[in-house]
Amino acid sequence: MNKVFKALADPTRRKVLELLRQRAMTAGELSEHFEVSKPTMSAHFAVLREADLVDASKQGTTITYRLKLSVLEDALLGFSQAFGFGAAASADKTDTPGKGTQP
Amino acid sequence: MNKVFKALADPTRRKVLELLRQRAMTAGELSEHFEVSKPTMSAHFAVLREADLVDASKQGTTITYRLKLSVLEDALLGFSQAFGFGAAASADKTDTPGKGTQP
DNA sequence: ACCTTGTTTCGATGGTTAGCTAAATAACGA
DNA sequence: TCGTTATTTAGCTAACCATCGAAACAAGGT
Repeated sequence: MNKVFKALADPTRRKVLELLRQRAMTAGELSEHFEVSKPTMSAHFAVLREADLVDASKQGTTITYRLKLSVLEDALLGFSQAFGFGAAASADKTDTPGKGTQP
Repeated sequence: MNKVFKALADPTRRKVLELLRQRAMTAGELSEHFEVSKPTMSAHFAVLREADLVDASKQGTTITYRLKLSVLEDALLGFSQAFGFGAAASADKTDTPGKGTQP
């Protein structure tokens, strides 16, 4: 959970998550949205993977990244709740059927 | 708003905010909850001040820190909303009547 | 087999951050 | 004015992080 906040601390990574929120994208596709080198992007992806915020699935030569809403939800909402501002959890996890921070 | 997330990336600072949520506390009082030196705590306070997450008021020799809920709320809820999970904003900002990320 | 494209690893570099000790500042009481 | 207490500033070190260019590693298409 600390890793989630660490991951969120970087604007680039936050933007990646926002892009991923709309639809799953490949690493290369995501990279086009930023003016940093591929290796740098790769490093950002690694951080997001480490924080379990995204799910990477390789098909052929490309790797598709997918947002794991449930994890982001848990961290953000959990924290929000600790501060009183309710947080009406209602993420429609249509593509995370298993739910929950998987072990 | 980036500063808020940067500030939130550190566990010590998050804990400070949680402590401050219950009641305003002096710098020394807060320091007692952690096993780091006073100067280190002071640096953390500076980061929180920079992010506008806390309000410092000096009375005599002591400085009382107070959580600025509205700023935390804006950042967290704003971000949450961008991801769909609603976020029912309802922080009782009894001591921040002005509200909103002050200009 | 041989390119081509997408992605990651390697090694280096500059900037940022958390932590420390020791010293400075500020306000109060005697 | 002289201590005492609370907090911050100064100066430092060590660790970390973002970034890069270049090279290595797939997987497919030709």
